[in-house]
Amino acid sequence: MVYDNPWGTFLVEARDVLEKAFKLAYPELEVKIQLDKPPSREYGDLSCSACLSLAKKASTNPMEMAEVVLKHTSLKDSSFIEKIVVSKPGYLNIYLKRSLMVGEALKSALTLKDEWGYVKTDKPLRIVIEHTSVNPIHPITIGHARNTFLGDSLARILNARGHSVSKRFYVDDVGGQVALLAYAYKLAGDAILKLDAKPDHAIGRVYTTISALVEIRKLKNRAENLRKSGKYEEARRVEDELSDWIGILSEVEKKNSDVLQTLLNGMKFSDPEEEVREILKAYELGSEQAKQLIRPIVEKCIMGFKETLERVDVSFDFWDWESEIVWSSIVRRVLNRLMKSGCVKFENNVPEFEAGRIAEDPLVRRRLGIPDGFEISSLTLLRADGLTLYPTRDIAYSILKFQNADVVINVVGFDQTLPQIQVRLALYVLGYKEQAENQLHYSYGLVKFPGFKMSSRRGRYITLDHLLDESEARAYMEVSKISPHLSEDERRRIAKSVGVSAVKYSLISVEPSKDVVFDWDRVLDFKRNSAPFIMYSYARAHGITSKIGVESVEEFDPAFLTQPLEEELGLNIAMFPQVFVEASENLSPHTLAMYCNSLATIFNSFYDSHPVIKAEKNVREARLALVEAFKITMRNALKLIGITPVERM
RNA sequence: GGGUCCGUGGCCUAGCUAGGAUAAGGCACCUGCCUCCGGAGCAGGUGAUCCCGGGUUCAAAUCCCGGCGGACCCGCCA
Repeated sequence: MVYDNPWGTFLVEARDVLEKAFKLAYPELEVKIQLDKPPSREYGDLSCSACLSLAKKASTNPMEMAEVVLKHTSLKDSSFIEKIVVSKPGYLNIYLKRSLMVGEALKSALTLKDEWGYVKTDKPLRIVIEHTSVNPIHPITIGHARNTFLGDSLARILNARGHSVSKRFYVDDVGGQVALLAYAYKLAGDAILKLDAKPDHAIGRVYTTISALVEIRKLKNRAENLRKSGKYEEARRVEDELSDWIGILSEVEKKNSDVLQTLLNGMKFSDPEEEVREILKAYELGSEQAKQLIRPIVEKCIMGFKETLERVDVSFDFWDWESEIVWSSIVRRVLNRLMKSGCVKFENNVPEFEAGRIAEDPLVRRRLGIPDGFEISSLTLLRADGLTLYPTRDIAYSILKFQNADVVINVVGFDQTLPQIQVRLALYVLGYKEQAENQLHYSYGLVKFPGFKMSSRRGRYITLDHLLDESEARAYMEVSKISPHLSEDERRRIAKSVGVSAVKYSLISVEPSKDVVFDWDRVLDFKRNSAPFIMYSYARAHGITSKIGVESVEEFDPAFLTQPLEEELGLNIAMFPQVFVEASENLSPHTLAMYCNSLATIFNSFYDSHPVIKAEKNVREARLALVEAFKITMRNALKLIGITPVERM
């Protein structure tokens, strides 16, 4: 028989048996059966502590209660339960028919192959995942990379679960940052791109340069004025900031001196801040001239993104341009309807959405998943000059994302918690109540660099490309050391795969809510608990199957797998579908990363102590089946976190 | 000032949603293991007031309250 989730079947059987037994023994009690993993195998494979908490209600003691429940159990409808035993303070310990489980799991894995473990949901949904959405003014950095890998992994997981997933990238081409970049482009033209092979890297550098130039100019004036009016203390603070920016500029100058001159010359003839404002306004109003200035430079930056994303095997179904949303009438419609909702007040002649007022209703909070004490401030919807603001456009975008979706998952950093809540509240007020409930903020802690705060304006960041380069170089060294017999080409190919995987794994394997302090040594540590370690176990397994030939897996008798490590490996393979189900329900890629690591660890132990090729025929066939099932399981599990194992490394 | 999140051996991390039996891994350190399917490995060892204090409970790393420390948010920036 082929099981799509053997361990899950065992869980259901155990729960059924105990539920029925409790009902027979204590019909008056409401019992919710929870099954745990016992601390060691001597206590069986599952344990139930219900008697410990219920004994008092049944006016008995836990031991006695467990004995009574045990007497009422019947195993006739279950195939995987070996026995149930009462132990110490009152546990019911369930023992699995281990070798049956191992045999069924191996057969199922070998039969289902690429589909093994991907248990389908009975409620398929249309799910939009918006992730990455890096502003097109600088390259993708290691800070964004966590977003990219988490989002991509979520998409892979939900897709494997049977949902219809679409991945969207929000191109934030409206706003001051892009306008500032466009201003530099206006002054220096295509020269800003010729500096570097990759357009996004060149653009990032120019963005820092123009930011510094404009900032320095502004701060100089301010400091002068402060000194003139005798505010020396304040002037000194401004001057400190000024010298900070001058430092940044001199850093950039080394690589950008010709462009810097052009920009400086251009700035003499105009007021930069005024020019930037003009560009911003013109673009939002849809002026052809502004489009011709902004679109090409943003497109170039996105080309750079796509190159990086291709490198890490991440793709998108839609690239949504923010400007398209502004130029369509959605934003205006949203504004008009919000105004009529009674939740907008005017402060200094500017409309503000009083998000906090709606959130006073505890019911609304519960529906939208807003913590009770969360303080929600108002949201300014328009600037005094009538131009839209980012959150306003984001509300409109949210509506757009729901056009063909039941659920929208926004992969957005923890620092955006408040605006994400404000958007949901706006949806609610606008009458999109269900959508407001089904818009999820998938939050994750920021990636920080020890020593300084990463800042894209200040050019203080590490690009994902750079990190990948380092990782690939490291991987290349390792491959060359261990497999010098492989061709140069193949070693390059392997290094690329291993290098990218190492970076992905290190960013995915940490629970999302935790901050990550970036550490070169840790990301490039290829020992245990890393992608290279996991991939290495796969390559070893492949070494065995390729030497024997996979065809011979057809016939095997799991009864020959009698060693504890064989059983352990088999059981862990059997658990994969259940691990997948839980990871997909909890949106938890890191659980899968941890699973891959422990599966690899167990395989390595097995590998070390139980030879396959040299074993006697029956044992060899059974072990070969185990190894092949391991490979299938590992491949399928790794795929969910965006990693493809290599056969040699 | 208010709020949100995080706080687990020297360092990094899992476990917390759904409270249960000796708190699980990695790095570092120490001891063994390559005539044996690939040593990016394996076997073992040293090392923990689970931030602190209360509370709930037969039972708390896990739930509640109050502190402390760190990060972040509270913009006519995005």
